[in-house]
Amino acid sequence: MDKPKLTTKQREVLKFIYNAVKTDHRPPTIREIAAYFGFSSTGTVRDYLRALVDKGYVKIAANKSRAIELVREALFAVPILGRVRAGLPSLAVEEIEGYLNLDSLVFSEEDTFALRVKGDSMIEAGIMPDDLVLVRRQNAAQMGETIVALINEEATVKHLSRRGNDYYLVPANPNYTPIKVDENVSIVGKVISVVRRFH
Amino acid sequence: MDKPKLTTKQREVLKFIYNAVKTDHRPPTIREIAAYFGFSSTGTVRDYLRALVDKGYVKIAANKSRAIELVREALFAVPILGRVRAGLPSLAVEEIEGYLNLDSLVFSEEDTFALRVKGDSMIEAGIMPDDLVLVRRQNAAQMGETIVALINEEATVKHLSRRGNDYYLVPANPNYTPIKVDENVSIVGKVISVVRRFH
DNA sequence: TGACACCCCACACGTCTGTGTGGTATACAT
DNA sequence: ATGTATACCACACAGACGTGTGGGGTGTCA
Repeated sequence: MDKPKLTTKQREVLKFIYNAVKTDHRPPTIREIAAYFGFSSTGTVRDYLRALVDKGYVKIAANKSRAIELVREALFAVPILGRVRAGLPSLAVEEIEGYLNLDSLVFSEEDTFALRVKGDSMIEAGIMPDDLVLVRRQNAAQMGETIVALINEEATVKHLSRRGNDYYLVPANPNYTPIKVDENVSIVGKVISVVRRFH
Repeated sequence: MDKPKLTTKQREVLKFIYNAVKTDHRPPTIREIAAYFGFSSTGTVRDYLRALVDKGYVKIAANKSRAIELVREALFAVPILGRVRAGLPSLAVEEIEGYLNLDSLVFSEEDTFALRVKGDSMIEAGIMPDDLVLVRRQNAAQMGETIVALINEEATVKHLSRRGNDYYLVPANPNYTPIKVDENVSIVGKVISVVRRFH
């Protein structure tokens, strides 16, 4: 999967496109490229683009404005590395396990909010005090899910569990006891993510 | 901290723009938006865009094609609730503690990547197996910080600690012992966040 | 010597594109 | 009753834009 080498000039053009996408959040037009390099003809740029397409560095959709697409992954994501190797100036592609896409998590769901965790009742589930849990608002949940429930107007994070005909809010901490779900308890939403930030 | 609310339709338009950027790697034209929604007039789309601009969700550069730019801070901020009250169909403003900006988490730093956690050596710090840690690449760290280090080409998450003149990689699990930092150990970066997703 | 990649230019065609100017209608708060 | 926001429409215009067709030159490899 080795890509053919670029000439210096071709690399400069590619670099300009890359920078344009990065700063403007949209690909440049042919004439914008020509203006930058001082080319007086759009044909010159087209020749460069053809070379870049042929060598597999960009894709171009026909008859559309700003249709240059850089062949690379996810503008909106950070790479997830399976392993890390020493002395790497940049990320090696084969080490990338996938992409972490936080935005889709939030944007697709309108009714999402974050709740700051108080107390250590879920500490064995890796949910620590002051963590933020992302909650998708819904009033039902399935067994085993981590949920946010209201107990007498107080929000709490727990596992939802069932014993016989009864439902319980189960903490992940042996110092606390499960709480039986009754009319004073209502489900606010499901925990879809835990986020902790270090400073 | 103001984030004017969008109407349902406006949100749909915003969503379409977002998806277009994500899939095509370039913003849509006005007519592409019109075609998607079945609008027969470009003026209709322009009205929507004006509303989105006024409310701070997008920016538009004048007289340029595909010049819609998504304002990420507005898109990806979810409210952080201090407490939750029962029977709320919508969120009461006075309960909002702030905004969690997932976007800044990922995009503020150039050299950031995610690493999937293997093993339970940091379990008492709330870092569980299969969690993702967001790592800012740097080759130095301060005492007490959670870091990613390379031990003989193997990446590991630990606390950095000092005892006398020696530095140690300290696990948060009594079943593991601290590792002395020597020439086989190098610091890859600092853990700036922990993210766990539920399904 | 010929083929080919590279590096440029001029100019034209037709469509794409943002913008401008007008309009209709409903809902809602002042 | 008036203004403002929302949610559409029709039509036009000028410049932006990708593309096509033609040309020039240099260097390299076989």
